Amino acid sequence: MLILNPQSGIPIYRQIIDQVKRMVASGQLQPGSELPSVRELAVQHAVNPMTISKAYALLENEGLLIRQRGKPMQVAAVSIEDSQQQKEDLLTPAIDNLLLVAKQLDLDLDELLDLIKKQMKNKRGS
Amino acid sequence: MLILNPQSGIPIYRQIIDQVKRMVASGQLQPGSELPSVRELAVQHAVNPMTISKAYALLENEGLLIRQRGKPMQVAAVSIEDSQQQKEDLLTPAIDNLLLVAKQLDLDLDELLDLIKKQMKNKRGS
Amino acid sequence: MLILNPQSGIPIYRQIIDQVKRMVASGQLQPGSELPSVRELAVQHAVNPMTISKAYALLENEGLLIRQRGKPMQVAAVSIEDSQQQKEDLLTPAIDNLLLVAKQLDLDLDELLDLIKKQMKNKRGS
Amino acid sequence: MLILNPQSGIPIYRQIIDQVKRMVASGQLQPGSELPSVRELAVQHAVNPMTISKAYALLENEGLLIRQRGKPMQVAAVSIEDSQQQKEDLLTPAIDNLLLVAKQLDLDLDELLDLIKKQMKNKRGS
DNA sequence: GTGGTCTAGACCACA
DNA sequence: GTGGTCTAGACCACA
Repeated sequence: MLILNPQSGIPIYRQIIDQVKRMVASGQLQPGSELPSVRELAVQHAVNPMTISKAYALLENEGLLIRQRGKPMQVAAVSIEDSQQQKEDLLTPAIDNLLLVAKQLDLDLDELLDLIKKQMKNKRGS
Repeated sequence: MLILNPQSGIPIYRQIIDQVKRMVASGQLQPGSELPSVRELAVQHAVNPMTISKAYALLENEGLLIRQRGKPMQVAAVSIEDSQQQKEDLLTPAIDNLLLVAKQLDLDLDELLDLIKKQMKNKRGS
Repeated sequence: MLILNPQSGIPIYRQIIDQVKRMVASGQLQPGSELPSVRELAVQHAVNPMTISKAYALLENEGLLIRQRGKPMQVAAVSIEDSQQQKEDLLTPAIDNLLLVAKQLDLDLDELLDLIKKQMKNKRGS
Repeated sequence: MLILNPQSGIPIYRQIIDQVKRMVASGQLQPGSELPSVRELAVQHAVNPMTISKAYALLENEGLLIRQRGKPMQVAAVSIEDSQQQKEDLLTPAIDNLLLVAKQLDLDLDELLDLIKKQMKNKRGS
Protein backbone atom coordinates (compact mmCIF):
# COMPACT_ATOMS: atom_id res chain seq x y z
CA MET A 1 0.00 0.00 0.00
CA LEU A 2 2.74 2.45 0.89
CA ILE A 3 6.04 2.77 -0.88
CA LEU A 4 8.76 3.93 1.48
CA ASN A 5 12.29 4.80 0.55
CA PRO A 6 14.60 5.25 3.55
CA GLN A 7 17.44 6.48 1.33
CA SER A 8 15.57 9.36 -0.25
CA GLY A 9 16.49 11.90 2.39
CA ILE A 10 12.83 12.67 2.92
CA PRO A 11 11.80 11.66 6.44
CA ILE A 12 9.87 8.43 6.44
CA TYR A 13 6.96 9.88 8.39
CA ARG A 14 6.69 12.61 5.70
CA GLN A 15 6.54 9.99 2.99
CA ILE A 16 3.72 8.25 4.83
CA ILE A 17 1.76 11.45 5.33
CA ASP A 18 2.09 12.49 1.70
CA GLN A 19 1.01 9.12 0.40
CA VAL A 20 -1.99 8.80 2.67
CA LYS A 21 -3.12 12.26 1.61
CA ARG A 22 -2.91 11.27 -2.03
CA MET A 23 -4.85 8.12 -1.54
CA VAL A 24 -7.57 9.96 0.30
CA ALA A 25 -7.67 12.66 -2.37
CA SER A 26 -7.99 10.06 -5.07
CA GLY A 27 -10.68 8.14 -3.32
CA GLN A 28 -8.53 5.05 -3.00
CA LEU A 29 -9.07 5.56 0.69
CA GLN A 30 -12.74 6.29 1.30
CA PRO A 31 -14.06 8.12 4.35
CA GLY A 32 -14.70 5.57 7.05
CA SER A 33 -12.32 3.02 5.65
CA GLU A 34 -9.76 1.58 8.04
CA LEU A 35 -6.01 1.88 7.85
CA PRO A 36 -3.50 -0.87 8.61
CA SER A 37 -2.38 -0.96 12.20
CA VAL A 38 0.82 0.72 13.29
CA ARG A 39 2.37 -2.64 14.00
CA GLU A 40 1.36 -4.16 10.71
CA LEU A 41 2.85 -1.32 8.72
CA ALA A 42 5.94 -1.26 10.89
CA VAL A 43 6.65 -4.91 10.26
CA GLN A 44 5.77 -4.68 6.58
CA HIS A 45 8.18 -1.86 5.93
CA ALA A 46 10.81 -2.78 8.51
CA VAL A 47 10.32 0.54 10.18
CA ASN A 48 10.05 1.50 13.82
CA PRO A 49 6.41 1.58 15.01
CA MET A 50 7.01 5.02 16.45
CA THR A 51 7.64 6.37 12.99
CA ILE A 52 4.29 5.11 11.72
CA SER A 53 2.61 6.30 14.87
CA LYS A 54 4.00 9.78 14.42
CA ALA A 55 2.67 9.98 10.89
CA TYR A 56 -0.77 8.81 11.99
CA ALA A 57 -0.76 11.32 14.83
CA LEU A 58 0.03 14.18 12.49
CA LEU A 59 -2.65 13.08 10.04
CA GLU A 60 -5.11 12.90 12.91
CA ASN A 61 -4.02 16.36 13.90
CA GLU A 62 -4.90 17.65 10.45
CA GLY A 63 -8.30 16.07 10.70
CA LEU A 64 -7.72 13.58 7.94
CA LEU A 65 -7.75 10.53 10.17
CA ILE A 66 -9.77 9.63 13.22
CA ARG A 67 -8.48 7.60 16.13
CA GLN A 68 -10.86 5.66 18.34
CA ARG A 69 -9.63 3.63 21.28
CA GLY A 70 -9.29 0.03 20.44
CA LYS A 71 -10.22 0.47 16.83
CA PRO A 72 -8.09 0.90 13.74
CA MET A 73 -7.46 4.39 12.43
CA GLN A 74 -10.22 5.53 10.09
CA VAL A 75 -10.35 8.02 7.29
CA ALA A 76 -12.31 11.01 8.54
CA ALA A 77 -15.78 11.65 7.20
CA VAL A 78 -15.05 15.31 6.81
CA SER A 79 -11.99 14.53 4.79
CA ILE A 80 -10.77 16.29 1.71
CA GLU A 81 -13.21 15.97 -1.16
CA ASP A 82 -12.12 14.13 -4.24
CA SER A 83 -12.05 17.17 -6.47
CA GLN A 84 -9.96 17.51 -9.54
CA GLN A 85 -8.49 20.68 -8.04
CA GLN A 86 -7.35 18.75 -4.99
CA LYS A 87 -5.51 16.25 -7.08
CA GLU A 88 -3.84 18.91 -9.12
CA ASP A 89 -2.65 20.66 -6.00
CA LEU A 90 -1.09 17.48 -4.73
CA LEU A 91 0.47 16.73 -8.08
CA THR A 92 1.88 20.15 -8.80
CA PRO A 93 4.99 19.87 -6.59
CA ALA A 94 6.07 16.67 -8.32
CA ILE A 95 5.63 18.23 -11.75
CA ASP A 96 7.45 21.36 -10.66
CA ASN A 97 10.32 19.27 -9.45
CA LEU A 98 10.48 17.34 -12.70
CA LEU A 99 10.43 20.50 -14.78
CA LEU A 100 13.19 21.99 -12.67
CA VAL A 101 15.34 18.91 -13.11
CA ALA A 102 14.67 18.87 -16.84
CA LYS A 103 15.54 22.52 -17.15
CA GLN A 104 18.79 22.05 -15.28
CA LEU A 105 19.57 19.16 -17.58
CA ASP A 106 18.85 21.53 -20.45
CA LEU A 107 16.26 19.16 -21.84
CA ASP A 108 13.84 20.13 -24.54
CA LEU A 109 10.21 19.86 -23.44
CA ASP A 110 9.47 17.49 -26.29
CA GLU A 111 12.42 15.39 -25.29
CA LEU A 112 11.12 15.40 -21.74
CA LEU A 113 7.65 14.29 -22.80
CA ASP A 114 9.17 11.49 -24.81
CA LEU A 115 11.17 10.29 -21.83
CA ILE A 116 8.13 10.43 -19.59
CA LYS A 117 6.10 8.40 -22.07
CA LYS A 118 8.93 5.93 -22.44
CA GLN A 119 9.09 5.43 -18.71
CA MET A 120 5.34 5.12 -18.45
CA LYS A 121 5.47 2.21 -20.85
CA ASN A 122 8.22 0.51 -18.90
CA LYS A 123 6.22 0.76 -15.70
CA ARG A 124 3.08 -0.55 -17.30
CA GLY A 125 5.01 -3.56 -18.44
CA SER A 126 6.48 -4.31 -15.04
CA MET B 1 22.03 29.64 -10.49
CA LEU B 2 20.84 27.20 -7.85
CA ILE B 3 17.29 26.83 -6.63
CA LEU B 4 17.18 25.81 -3.00
CA ASN B 5 14.11 24.93 -1.03
CA PRO B 6 14.75 24.65 2.71
CA GLN B 7 11.22 23.34 3.31
CA SER B 8 11.43 20.36 0.97
CA GLY B 9 12.77 17.95 3.56
CA ILE B 10 15.71 17.20 1.32
CA PRO B 11 18.92 18.42 2.96
CA ILE B 12 20.14 21.63 1.41
CA TYR B 13 23.60 20.24 0.71
CA ARG B 14 21.94 17.36 -1.19
CA GLN B 15 19.95 19.79 -3.30
CA ILE B 16 23.16 21.60 -4.19
CA ILE B 17 24.95 18.39 -5.10
CA ASP B 18 22.11 17.18 -7.29
CA GLN B 19 21.80 20.45 -9.13
CA VAL B 20 25.51 20.86 -9.78
CA LYS B 21 25.61 17.32 -11.16
CA ARG B 22 22.78 18.15 -13.53
CA MET B 23 24.40 21.30 -14.77
CA VAL B 24 27.65 19.51 -15.40
CA ALA B 25 25.83 16.67 -17.17
CA SER B 26 24.02 19.14 -19.39
CA GLY B 27 27.12 21.12 -20.21
CA GLN B 28 25.77 24.25 -18.56
CA LEU B 29 28.81 23.95 -16.36
CA GLN B 30 31.81 23.26 -18.55
CA PRO B 31 34.98 21.52 -17.32
CA GLY B 32 37.33 24.17 -16.02
CA SER B 33 34.62 26.70 -15.35
CA GLU B 34 34.55 28.23 -11.90
CA LEU B 35 31.77 27.93 -9.39
CA PRO B 36 30.46 30.76 -7.24
CA SER B 37 32.36 31.12 -4.00
CA VAL B 38 31.08 29.53 -0.83
CA ARG B 39 30.41 32.92 0.68
CA GLU B 40 28.63 34.24 -2.38
CA LEU B 41 26.24 31.32 -2.53
CA ALA B 42 25.74 31.44 1.21
CA VAL B 43 24.66 35.07 1.13
CA GLN B 44 22.59 34.63 -2.00
CA HIS B 45 20.55 31.78 -0.55
CA ALA B 46 20.66 32.90 3.07
CA VAL B 47 22.33 29.66 4.00
CA ASN B 48 25.28 28.94 6.25
CA PRO B 49 28.63 28.86 4.43
CA MET B 50 29.39 25.48 5.91
CA THR B 51 26.36 23.97 4.26
CA ILE B 52 27.64 25.08 0.86
CA SER B 53 31.12 24.00 1.80
CA LYS B 54 29.89 20.54 2.68
CA ALA B 55 28.27 20.15 -0.71
CA TYR B 56 31.42 21.31 -2.46
CA ALA B 57 33.55 18.94 -0.39
CA LEU B 58 31.39 15.97 -1.30
CA LEU B 59 31.42 16.89 -4.97
CA GLU B 60 35.19 17.12 -4.78
CA ASN B 61 35.25 13.73 -3.09
CA GLU B 62 33.35 12.30 -6.04
CA GLY B 63 35.81 13.84 -8.46
CA LEU B 64 33.36 16.23 -10.06
CA LEU B 65 34.93 19.38 -8.69
CA ILE B 66 38.51 20.39 -8.16
CA ARG B 67 39.73 22.51 -5.31
CA GLN B 68 42.89 24.58 -5.32
CA ARG B 69 43.77 26.52 -2.22
CA GLY B 70 42.88 30.14 -2.51
CA LYS B 71 41.14 29.71 -5.83
CA PRO B 72 37.49 29.18 -6.66
CA MET B 73 36.19 25.66 -7.11
CA GLN B 74 36.44 24.38 -10.67
CA VAL B 75 34.55 21.77 -12.63
CA ALA B 76 36.89 18.81 -13.11
CA ALA B 77 38.36 18.19 -16.53
CA VAL B 78 37.55 14.52 -16.33
CA SER B 79 33.96 15.25 -15.50
CA ILE B 80 30.92 13.37 -16.63
CA GLU B 81 30.49 13.52 -20.37
CA ASP B 82 27.41 15.22 -21.77
CA SER B 83 25.83 12.03 -22.99
CA GLN B 84 22.16 11.51 -23.49
CA GLN B 85 22.35 8.44 -21.27
CA GLN B 86 23.78 10.51 -18.44
CA LYS B 87 20.92 12.93 -18.62
CA GLU B 88 18.34 10.19 -18.64
CA ASP B 89 19.88 8.62 -15.59
CA LEU B 90 19.69 11.89 -13.71
CA LEU B 91 16.13 12.50 -14.87
CA THR B 92 14.73 9.07 -14.13
CA PRO B 93 14.26 9.51 -10.37
CA ALA B 94 12.19 12.65 -10.89
CA ILE B 95 9.97 10.90 -13.42
CA ASP B 96 9.64 7.89 -11.18
CA ASN B 97 8.57 10.10 -8.34
CA LEU B 98 6.00 11.85 -10.51
CA LEU B 99 4.57 8.57 -11.77
CA LEU B 100 4.30 7.28 -8.22
CA VAL B 101 2.45 10.38 -7.10
CA ALA B 102 0.16 10.20 -10.13
CA LYS B 103 -0.58 6.56 -9.48
CA GLN B 104 -1.41 7.22 -5.85
CA LEU B 105 -3.70 10.01 -6.98
CA ASP B 106 -5.24 7.48 -9.32
CA LEU B 107 -4.61 9.72 -12.29
CA ASP B 108 -4.97 8.56 -15.83
CA LEU B 109 -1.72 8.78 -17.75
CA ASP B 110 -3.37 10.98 -20.37
CA GLU B 111 -4.67 13.20 -17.62
CA LEU B 112 -1.19 13.35 -16.21
CA LEU B 113 0.33 14.30 -19.54
CA ASP B 114 -2.24 17.04 -19.91
CA LEU B 115 -1.39 18.44 -16.49
CA ILE B 116 2.30 18.35 -17.26
CA LYS B 117 1.79 20.18 -20.54
CA LYS B 118 -0.43 22.70 -18.81
CA GLN B 119 2.20 23.41 -16.22
CA MET B 120 4.92 23.62 -18.87
CA LYS B 121 2.97 26.41 -20.53
CA ASN B 122 2.56 28.29 -17.30
CA LYS B 123 6.26 28.14 -16.67
CA ARG B 124 7.14 29.26 -20.14
CA GLY B 125 4.94 32.28 -19.68
CA SER B 126 6.46 33.25 -16.34
CA MET C 1 40.97 3.28 20.29
CA LEU C 2 41.96 6.31 18.23
CA ILE C 3 45.02 8.43 18.82
CA LEU C 4 44.40 12.01 17.82
CA ASN C 5 46.93 14.78 17.78
CA PRO C 6 45.39 18.22 17.30
CA GLN C 7 48.84 19.82 16.96
CA SER C 8 50.06 17.73 14.06
CA GLY C 9 48.74 20.00 11.36
CA ILE C 10 46.82 17.12 9.85
CA PRO C 11 43.08 17.75 10.15
CA ILE C 12 41.53 15.74 12.93
CA TYR C 13 38.89 14.25 10.68
CA ARG C 14 41.69 13.04 8.37
CA GLN C 15 43.46 11.38 11.26
CA ILE C 16 40.27 9.56 12.17
CA ILE C 17 39.70 8.41 8.60
CA ASP C 18 43.25 7.14 8.23
CA GLN C 19 43.17 5.24 11.49
CA VAL C 20 39.82 3.61 10.89
CA LYS C 21 41.03 2.47 7.48
CA ARG C 22 44.06 0.90 9.06
CA MET C 23 42.10 -0.92 11.68
CA VAL C 24 39.73 -2.28 9.09
CA ALA C 25 42.63 -3.32 6.88
CA SER C 26 44.26 -5.14 9.75
CA GLY C 27 41.11 -6.87 10.86
CA GLN C 28 41.08 -5.11 14.21
CA LEU C 29 37.74 -3.79 13.06
CA GLN C 30 35.75 -6.65 11.61
CA PRO C 31 32.93 -6.21 9.08
CA GLY C 32 29.71 -5.74 10.97
CA SER C 33 31.35 -4.53 14.14
CA GLU C 34 30.06 -1.29 15.57
CA LEU C 35 32.05 1.88 16.00
CA PRO C 36 31.94 4.12 19.06
CA SER C 37 29.20 6.71 18.88
CA VAL C 38 29.93 10.20 17.63
CA ARG C 39 29.27 11.62 21.07
CA GLU C 40 31.40 9.05 22.85
CA LEU C 41 34.42 9.73 20.68
CA ALA C 42 33.82 13.46 20.90
CA VAL C 43 33.90 13.45 24.67
CA GLN C 44 36.79 10.99 24.85
CA HIS C 45 39.03 13.10 22.64
CA ALA C 46 37.67 16.49 23.64
CA VAL C 47 36.70 17.14 20.07
CA ASN C 48 33.54 18.58 18.56
CA PRO C 49 30.95 15.94 17.59
CA MET C 50 30.72 17.39 14.13
CA THR C 51 34.37 16.67 13.51
CA ILE C 52 33.82 13.01 14.26
CA SER C 53 30.62 13.07 12.26
CA LYS C 54 32.44 14.46 9.25
CA ALA C 55 34.97 11.65 9.34
CA TYR C 56 32.22 9.05 9.64
CA ALA C 57 30.31 10.64 6.75
CA LEU C 58 33.34 10.52 4.48
CA LEU C 59 34.06 6.92 5.42
CA GLU C 60 30.46 6.09 4.62
CA ASN C 61 30.84 7.91 1.30
CA GLU C 62 33.76 5.66 0.50
CA GLY C 63 31.74 2.58 1.35
CA LEU C 64 33.82 1.54 4.34
CA LEU C 65 31.17 2.26 6.93
CA ILE C 66 27.43 1.77 6.91
CA ARG C 67 24.99 4.06 8.60
CA GLN C 68 21.52 3.09 9.76
CA ARG C 69 19.35 5.71 11.34
CA GLY C 70 19.28 5.46 15.08
CA LYS C 71 21.91 2.75 15.16
CA PRO C 72 25.66 2.94 15.65
CA MET C 73 27.91 3.05 12.60
CA GLN C 74 29.01 -0.36 11.35
CA VAL C 75 31.97 -1.59 9.38
CA ALA C 76 30.72 -2.48 5.91
CA ALA C 77 30.47 -6.12 4.96
CA VAL C 78 32.13 -5.48 1.64
CA SER C 79 35.03 -3.81 3.33
CA ILE C 80 38.64 -3.96 2.34
CA GLU C 81 40.03 -7.46 2.63
CA ASP C 82 42.81 -8.09 5.10
CA SER C 83 45.45 -8.64 2.48
CA GLN C 84 49.13 -8.11 2.96
CA GLN C 85 49.13 -5.83 -0.08
CA GLN C 86 46.49 -3.62 1.51
CA LYS C 87 48.56 -3.18 4.60
CA GLU C 88 51.67 -2.35 2.65
CA ASP C 89 49.82 0.28 0.67
CA LEU C 90 48.65 1.93 3.85
CA LEU C 91 52.09 1.73 5.39
CA THR C 92 54.08 3.03 2.44
CA PRO C 93 53.37 6.75 2.93
CA ALA C 94 54.64 6.60 6.52
CA ILE C 95 57.83 4.87 5.45
CA ASP C 96 58.31 7.31 2.58
CA ASN C 97 57.98 10.17 4.98
CA LEU C 98 60.50 8.67 7.35
CA LEU C 99 63.00 8.03 4.59
CA LEU C 100 62.62 11.60 3.37
CA VAL C 101 63.25 12.99 6.83
CA ALA C 102 66.23 10.70 7.28
CA LYS C 103 67.69 11.73 3.97
CA GLN C 104 67.30 15.41 4.78
CA LEU C 105 69.02 14.76 8.08
CA ASP C 106 71.74 13.07 6.08
CA LEU C 107 71.39 9.92 8.11
CA ASP C 108 72.97 6.68 7.14
CA LEU C 109 70.45 3.95 6.53
CA ASP C 110 72.10 1.76 9.13
CA GLU C 111 72.01 4.60 11.57
CA LEU C 112 68.32 5.01 10.76
CA LEU C 113 67.58 1.35 11.33
CA ASP C 114 69.38 1.52 14.66
CA LEU C 115 67.30 4.50 15.74
CA ILE C 116 64.10 2.78 14.69
CA LYS C 117 65.01 -0.33 16.65
CA LYS C 118 65.95 1.77 19.64
CA GLN C 119 62.61 3.52 19.58
CA MET C 120 60.77 0.23 19.14
CA LYS C 121 62.32 -1.03 22.34
CA ASN C 122 61.36 2.11 24.23
CA LYS C 123 57.76 1.70 23.10
CA ARG C 124 57.64 -1.93 24.02
CA GLY C 125 58.79 -1.08 27.49
CA SER C 126 56.27 1.71 27.98
CA MET D 1 66.28 21.17 -2.65
CA LEU D 2 62.86 21.13 -1.00
CA ILE D 3 60.21 18.51 -1.54
CA LEU D 4 56.75 19.96 -1.16
CA ASN D 5 53.50 18.07 -1.25
CA PRO D 6 50.43 20.32 -1.43
CA GLN D 7 48.07 17.33 -0.98
CA SER D 8 49.50 16.13 2.30
CA GLY D 9 47.28 18.24 4.50
CA ILE D 10 50.32 19.69 6.20
CA PRO D 11 50.57 23.42 5.47
CA ILE D 12 53.19 24.16 2.85
CA TYR D 13 54.98 26.73 5.01
CA ARG D 14 55.27 24.05 7.73
CA GLN D 15 56.83 21.63 5.28
CA ILE D 16 59.38 24.27 4.31
CA ILE D 17 60.25 25.07 7.91
CA ASP D 18 60.67 21.44 8.86
CA GLN D 19 62.89 20.69 5.92
CA VAL D 20 65.14 23.69 6.37
CA LYS D 21 65.59 22.77 10.01
CA ARG D 22 66.63 19.28 9.05
CA MET D 23 69.12 20.46 6.50
CA VAL D 24 70.65 22.84 8.99
CA ALA D 25 70.78 20.13 11.64
CA SER D 26 72.51 17.77 9.25
CA GLY D 27 75.02 20.32 8.09
CA GLN D 28 73.71 20.23 4.53
CA LEU D 29 73.05 23.90 5.12
CA GLN D 30 76.10 25.42 6.79
CA PRO D 31 76.04 28.63 8.88
CA GLY D 32 76.55 31.53 6.57
CA SER D 33 75.38 29.71 3.48
CA GLU D 34 72.72 31.43 1.40
CA LEU D 35 69.22 30.20 0.71
CA PRO D 36 67.39 30.43 -2.61
CA SER D 37 65.40 33.60 -3.04
CA VAL D 38 61.70 33.67 -2.26
CA ARG D 39 60.92 34.16 -5.93
CA GLU D 40 63.16 31.36 -7.09
CA LEU D 41 61.59 28.85 -4.73
CA ALA D 42 58.12 30.12 -5.51
CA VAL D 43 58.56 29.56 -9.21
CA GLN D 44 60.33 26.25 -8.73
CA HIS D 45 57.54 24.78 -6.63
CA ALA D 46 54.64 26.63 -8.24
CA VAL D 47 53.77 28.14 -4.92
CA ASN D 48 52.78 31.65 -3.96
CA PRO D 49 55.81 33.77 -2.93
CA MET D 50 54.00 34.79 0.22
CA THR D 51 54.00 31.19 1.38
CA ILE D 52 57.78 30.95 1.08
CA SER D 53 58.16 34.34 2.63
CA LYS D 54 56.11 33.32 5.61
CA ALA D 55 58.25 30.25 6.18
CA TYR D 56 61.44 32.33 5.97
CA ALA D 57 60.00 34.90 8.35
CA LEU D 58 59.19 32.25 10.92
CA LEU D 59 62.63 30.68 10.60
CA GLU D 60 64.15 34.13 11.03
CA ASN D 61 61.99 34.58 14.07
CA GLU D 62 63.42 31.41 15.58
CA GLY D 63 66.92 32.67 14.97
CA LEU D 64 67.76 30.02 12.42
CA LEU D 65 67.97 32.36 9.48
CA ILE D 66 69.23 35.91 9.11
CA ARG D 67 67.75 38.47 6.79
CA GLN D 68 69.83 41.37 5.53
CA ARG D 69 68.42 43.99 3.23
CA GLY D 70 69.24 43.34 -0.35
CA LYS D 71 70.97 40.07 0.38
CA PRO D 72 69.75 36.52 0.25
CA MET D 73 68.65 34.86 3.45
CA GLN D 74 71.55 33.26 5.32
CA VAL D 75 71.81 30.43 7.77
CA ALA D 76 72.52 32.00 11.17
CA ALA D 77 75.93 31.64 12.73
CA VAL D 78 74.36 30.81 16.05
CA SER D 79 72.34 28.07 14.51
CA ILE D 80 71.60 24.70 15.89
CA GLU D 81 74.72 22.59 16.28
CA ASP D 82 75.03 19.42 14.26
CA SER D 83 74.79 17.07 17.20
CA GLN D 84 73.59 13.54 17.00
CA GLN D 85 71.01 14.38 19.65
CA GLN D 86 69.63 17.15 17.44
CA LYS D 87 69.09 14.78 14.58
CA GLU D 88 67.42 12.21 16.73
CA ASP D 89 65.03 14.81 18.07
CA LEU D 90 64.04 15.78 14.58
CA LEU D 91 63.70 12.19 13.47
CA THR D 92 61.72 10.91 16.42
CA PRO D 93 58.30 12.22 15.33
CA ALA D 94 58.58 10.46 11.96
CA ILE D 95 59.51 7.18 13.63
CA ASP D 96 56.74 7.57 16.16
CA ASN D 97 54.26 8.10 13.37
CA LEU D 98 55.49 5.03 11.52
CA LEU D 99 55.30 2.86 14.62
CA LEU D 100 51.77 4.06 15.29
CA VAL D 101 50.69 3.24 11.75
CA ALA D 102 52.35 -0.16 11.96
CA LYS D 103 50.67 -0.90 15.25
CA GLN D 104 47.27 0.05 13.90
CA LEU D 105 47.92 -2.20 10.93
CA ASP D 106 48.77 -4.89 13.46
CA LEU D 107 52.16 -5.41 11.89
CA ASP D 108 54.90 -7.41 13.50
CA LEU D 109 58.03 -5.35 14.18
CA ASP D 110 60.12 -7.75 12.14
CA GLU D 111 57.64 -7.47 9.31
CA LEU D 112 57.89 -3.71 9.62
CA LEU D 113 61.66 -3.74 9.48
CA ASP D 114 61.53 -5.91 6.39
CA LEU D 115 59.18 -3.52 4.68
CA ILE D 116 61.35 -0.54 5.56
CA LYS D 117 64.43 -2.27 4.18
CA LYS D 118 62.54 -3.23 1.05
CA GLN D 119 61.49 0.35 0.47
CA MET D 120 65.01 1.62 1.16
CA LYS D 121 66.29 -0.55 -1.65
CA ASN D 122 63.65 0.70 -4.03
CA LYS D 123 64.57 4.30 -3.29
CA ARG D 124 68.26 3.69 -3.68
CA GLY D 125 67.59 2.26 -7.08
CA SER D 126 65.45 5.15 -8.22
C1' DG E 1 20.02 6.12 23.22
C1' DT E 2 21.90 6.70 17.77
C1' DG E 3 23.44 9.85 13.82
C1' DG E 4 22.11 14.21 10.83
C1' DT E 5 21.54 18.92 9.62
C1' DC E 6 22.17 23.41 10.25
C1' DT E 7 23.59 28.00 12.20
C1' DA E 8 26.88 31.47 13.95
C1' DG E 9 31.20 32.57 14.09
C1' DA E 10 36.41 32.21 15.05
C1' DC E 11 40.72 31.49 12.97
C1' DC E 12 43.88 29.36 9.36
C1' DA E 13 46.31 28.62 4.74
C1' DC E 14 46.85 30.33 0.49
C1' DA E 15 46.44 33.65 -4.14
C1' DG F 1 39.85 37.73 -2.13
C1' DT F 2 39.38 31.96 -2.05
C1' DG F 3 38.18 27.56 0.61
C1' DG F 4 39.09 24.73 5.18
C1' DT F 5 38.73 23.39 9.89
C1' DC F 6 36.81 23.57 14.07
C1' DT F 7 33.77 24.78 18.08
C1' DA F 8 29.38 25.38 20.53
C1' DG F 9 25.06 24.33 20.43
C1' DA F 10 20.06 23.92 18.69
C1' DC F 11 16.81 20.85 16.87
C1' DC F 12 15.37 16.70 13.97
C1' DA F 13 14.54 11.66 12.64
C1' DC F 14 14.73 7.32 14.20
C1' DA F 15 15.51 2.74 17.51
